[in-house]
Parts: sequence; structure tokens; C-alpha cells
Amino acid sequence: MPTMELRHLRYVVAVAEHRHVGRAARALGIAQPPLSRQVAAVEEELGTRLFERTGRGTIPTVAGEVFVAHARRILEQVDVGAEDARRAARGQSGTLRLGIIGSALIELLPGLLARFRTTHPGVGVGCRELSSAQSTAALVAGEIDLAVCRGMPRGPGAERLQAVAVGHDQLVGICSRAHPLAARGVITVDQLRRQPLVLTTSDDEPSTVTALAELLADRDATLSTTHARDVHTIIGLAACGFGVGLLPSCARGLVRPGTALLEVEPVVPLPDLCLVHRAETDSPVVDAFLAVTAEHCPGVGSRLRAVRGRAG
Amino acid sequence: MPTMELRHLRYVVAVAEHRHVGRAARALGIAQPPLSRQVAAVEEELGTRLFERTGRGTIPTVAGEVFVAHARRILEQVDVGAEDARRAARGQSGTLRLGIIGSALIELLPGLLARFRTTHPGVGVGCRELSSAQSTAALVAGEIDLAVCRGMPRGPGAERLQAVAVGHDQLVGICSRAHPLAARGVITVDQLRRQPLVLTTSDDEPSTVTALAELLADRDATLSTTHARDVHTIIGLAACGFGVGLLPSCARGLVRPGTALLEVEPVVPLPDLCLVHRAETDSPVVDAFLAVTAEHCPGVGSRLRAVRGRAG
DNA sequence: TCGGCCTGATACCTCCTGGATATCAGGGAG
DNA sequence: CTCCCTGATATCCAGGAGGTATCAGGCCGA
Repeated sequence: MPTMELRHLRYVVAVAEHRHVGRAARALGIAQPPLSRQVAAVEEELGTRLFERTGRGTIPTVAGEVFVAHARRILEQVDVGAEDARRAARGQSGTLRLGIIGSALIELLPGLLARFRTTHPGVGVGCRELSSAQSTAALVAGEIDLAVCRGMPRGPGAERLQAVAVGHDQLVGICSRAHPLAARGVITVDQLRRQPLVLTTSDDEPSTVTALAELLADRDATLSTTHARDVHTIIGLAACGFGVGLLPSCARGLVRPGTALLEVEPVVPLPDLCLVHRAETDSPVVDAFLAVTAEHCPGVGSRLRAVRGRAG
Repeated sequence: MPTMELRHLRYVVAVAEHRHVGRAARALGIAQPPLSRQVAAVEEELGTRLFERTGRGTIPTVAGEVFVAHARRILEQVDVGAEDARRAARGQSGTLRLGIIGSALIELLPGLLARFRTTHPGVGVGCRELSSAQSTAALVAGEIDLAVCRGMPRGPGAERLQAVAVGHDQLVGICSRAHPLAARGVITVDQLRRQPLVLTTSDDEPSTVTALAELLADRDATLSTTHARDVHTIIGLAACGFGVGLLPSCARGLVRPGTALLEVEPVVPLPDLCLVHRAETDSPVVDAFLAVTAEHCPGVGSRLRAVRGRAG
């Protein structure tokens, strides 16, 4: 019992199109007799005539029309499936679930995501704002594919993750234009210890805060400290005179009229902005995103490959 | 360049299902090496790895998952297409466009259509009420597939049509119970010529009327004649005392309280109720309907086949 | 650390079957 | 009636799908 093959579908479609076995055979690049045989084989398998052979050609029966319609769709689907698989392999189809920290939305992601979406239009991107610790857990749990965090991942399962630094930030201050330090444009760490401050909340391991913990360890406890969830709020509170706000330097662009930026001296580096993903994940979409990142962030490309290579 | 075949899809799906080339091969009833080769051929054609070979089995890559999903759907579609073609060949799929005269709805069609719909649930039936002449034209124009008319088709293109009689009717009269003839239950043709009558309209060749034309040719022109579109109206008008209504005998069942049926003597046969279709049409749906009709109307089966055979 | 074993890949052979050539049969059109 | 164009049939050939034997590599357990 000869099973159906795509060849049969191609042949039947060709005969239906040309309404002529000879011409169809020529179009297919084969001789007429084998085409006749193959078509007859299909008819036998189906138990139905697909064509009415007349002295002047070959016209499809009702069953033939029905079958040909299916065959056309199927042949099309084969191409679609092949192309889809190729695109999936290139990371140009599928979905990418991202976990990001808020500050990544300021400088890194707008350009990077735009670039990725243009080079990989077939990829759906899902984005959740998560803290670095939450991202690590979500990665390990398989809930997201890629995270943008501050600092290398830590905690349970972190050894199964790989990270690559994509941005270096330092601490900068921001204050109202009316603030005594505004004119200087500079603030020393020592001065920070003697100022009312506006910081991110310490709810769930905000890396910036932990980095600041030791820096401000021996600070005067009687000085006011205001906490806020995101950089916009910190800037707002600082502008209102709650004190000097502390931000990652990537937030420089957010400074608005009525506020002044304060460079911190000496420089206080923050944990690097990192892309984190599962080490064993062989997801082309993730690979593709990392590749786009390498192009988008000049200089991190080599390091990126080095980090990936370490695992392989 | 080896082109893709369904075999390849079947093999890839099997390997993906078993996550193991050896077991997949056993399930397919072939040896392991050829399966390895065929899968590799697909990968080569796609330019992509579809499976990750580990020491403990074979797991699909992302591209593999994508391709396998398509492959499964395609293989399913092949079966669906084959089955659909077979059903179409048996006349159990497709549509049947009917043109019918109103009186066919009284006795013939209710049972016949119900029977057809149960034996051929996959066939969509479209129904238009047309006069016999309109049906003939619609058949020739390809607007309908089958017509129920009274009398053999005539007019342009009628020679390309085939008809089979499925019902024999004669003329019956109907009148109000108050009518002098009501008690007799019989009316002679001669009496008909001297009565006020209710007839179908002669707008567009109502066969019943043409059949009556000669019968009543020398009728007294001063007698009232009322025309109505359909049998229900004729019965209604007759009941109201407009005169004796003339109907095909198949309308007997419609007689209602307050009216009386009148047999016509001598019997006046009407043109047979006919199923008409294009002679060259090799529509399985039409064939199927004719076959169901043969079962439904005992005695017309043999004649039906004879008429069809004449063409073949 | 090493051998056994299970995995899939490779080499080579066989034979099935799809395709080519030659020819036949039937139905219109002239 | 005859020619020609249609598809079907007969027969042969060769590519390749499938089989057998064997190899290579990774895990596991001793």
C-alpha cells in the first residue's frame, strides 16, 4: 500500500492547473507516463476518480477540485512550516519574555528594544518590571527568558544563569536649584553623609541601595531620608526640596528644569547593568537578542561572547 | 536537491514524539540508520538543526518544535483532504442548489429533503422557489444544480438537460362546502366549463395552466376566473365562494374544513413532477440526491436509472 | 579512572519504485 | 475516414530509501 507523499499532491495540483497531463508533466520536468501513473496511484488510494480524461484534456471532477484545494493549502503550509522553522532557528520568530528593572527603561532598553523589534519583527516581546532578585527567581523558574538586572545574579539557582554586563553606572545626585550645592554641581561622599537624602526604597533588594548601605553606614541617623519607588519620584521629591536625590548616572537625561545634577566625588560605581539568561537555554531568540545587544552596545560584544563561550 | 516529502514530516514527528531515534524507527517499522539519514536530510534542506542529539536521546530544538508543530498539522490535513475528497465523490459534501415549484413543497420535498439531509449531513442545500421555465433557464445558466418542475423542460438549452418523473398528478377541484357540487364530491370536465373557476396565475408559464388551456379553450368567457399565485390562496378563494379551484392532486392534503374536494371526471392528468439536471453535470451531489429520490419514491428508481443511463 | 552500554552516525549493499522511452488506444476535427 | 492529439500501457533503468554491520561518543557504575 503506497502511502501518500507530497509528490503526489504536487502532481495532482499540476494536472489540475494545466488541465492536461502532458503539459503538466513538462512543467514538472518529468515525462507524461510517470505522471499518469502517479495520478492514477492517488486516485486508487483515495478510491475516487480525481480527473475526467477526455480526448482534449483532463478536467478535475468534483472530488478532484476538493482534493486539489486541500493539496494546494498543504503544499503552501509545507513552505510556511520550513520557513517558520528557519526563522525560529535564527531567533526571528517566537517570543521573548523579559524581566527588567525600571532604570533599564531610561537609557538602555528604548534604543535596544526598538532595534530588536526592527531586526526581528516576528518575535513577540513580553516585558515585566521586576527587581534583580525577582528576575533571578523568574529566570530559574522559567517564567522569563532574559532579565536586565543590576549586578551579577545571586541567590538559589544563580549558578545556572549567565550574565553579561552591558552598562556601567555611577552614583549621581540631584537637588533643587534652590539647594546650596546646586551651583557647585558637585557633591562629595562626605557631604552626602551630612545631607537629607532621597533614595530608592529598600523593599526587595534594590541593588543601588545595598551598594549605598556601607557608603552611608555611619551617617547621622537624625538626618531625614525619604524613599521612593522609581527614579521619577526621587527626582520629583528632590526638586521639592526633600534633599539630595541619589540616582544611577543613566538617569542623567531625566533631569528637568528647576533641578541640578550633582557629580559625586569620589566616583561611586554602581553594580553593572547586566543581561542575564539561563546557561543551558539554547533559545535562538535569546541568542538573537544578545547579538543585537552586542551591536547596540559597542565594546560589550567581545566580552559578551567571552561570557557565552565560558559555558560552551 | 532532494525535495521535502511527507515521509520526512512523518519521520521528524515520530522522532520528536519518542525523543529517541531508535524507538521512533521501531515505531515507524524501519531501521534506525535510515531514519537518522532522513532526519539529517530534512535538517540539511532547512539549513537548521531540528534535534539536539544527546547521549541519552534526541530532543527537539526550538526550530524543531516549530517545524514539528507544522508537520503535525500538515499530516492531519492530508488525511482530512483525502477524506474530504472521498466524501465529495460520494456526494456527501458540497452544496446542492435547488430550484423548486411551490407545489413540490406540499408532498414530495418535505420527506425527500429530510431524508437527504440525514443521509448527507455534510451537504448544504440552497432552495429557491422558481417556475418551471425559470428553473430551466437557471439550470442552463448554472445557477442551480437541480430543479423540481412540472413537465419535461422546454425552451433554449433544454436539450442539455435531463429529467426524470417523480410524481404523477391529476387535476382535482376544490370548492366551498356550500357549493352545490360539494355534496357530490365529483365534477365533470363539462361542468368545469360552466363554472366560475380559481386558477393559478398564468404569469410565467405555470404548467398547470398551459395544461388547462386547451381543456377550457371553449369555455364561456363571461364566467368569472380568479387567479392566484399559490395553492393555498386558491384554496382560500375557493372556500370564499369564488368558484371551483383547480389544483394538482398532490395538494389533496391541504383541503381544510369548510371546503370539499371534487374529483374531476374524466381524469385530467397533469404534467409529471420532474427532477431536472444538466446532462453533462457529473456532480456527485446531484447523483446522490437522485439516488435518495429513487429510494424515497418507490417505483421511479428503475426509470430514473434508465434516464441517466441514456446519457452515459 | 576505566570498561560496558546505550545513544546516534557512518559505510556499504540491496532492491523498490519513480522516471524515461517506445508504443498503444480512443475520440474529435478536418 | 483519416489524422492527430489526448492519456494509458509496457518495459527498462537508475536513484535512493531501507537494511545490516559497524563506528564513535557520552553516562553510568564499579
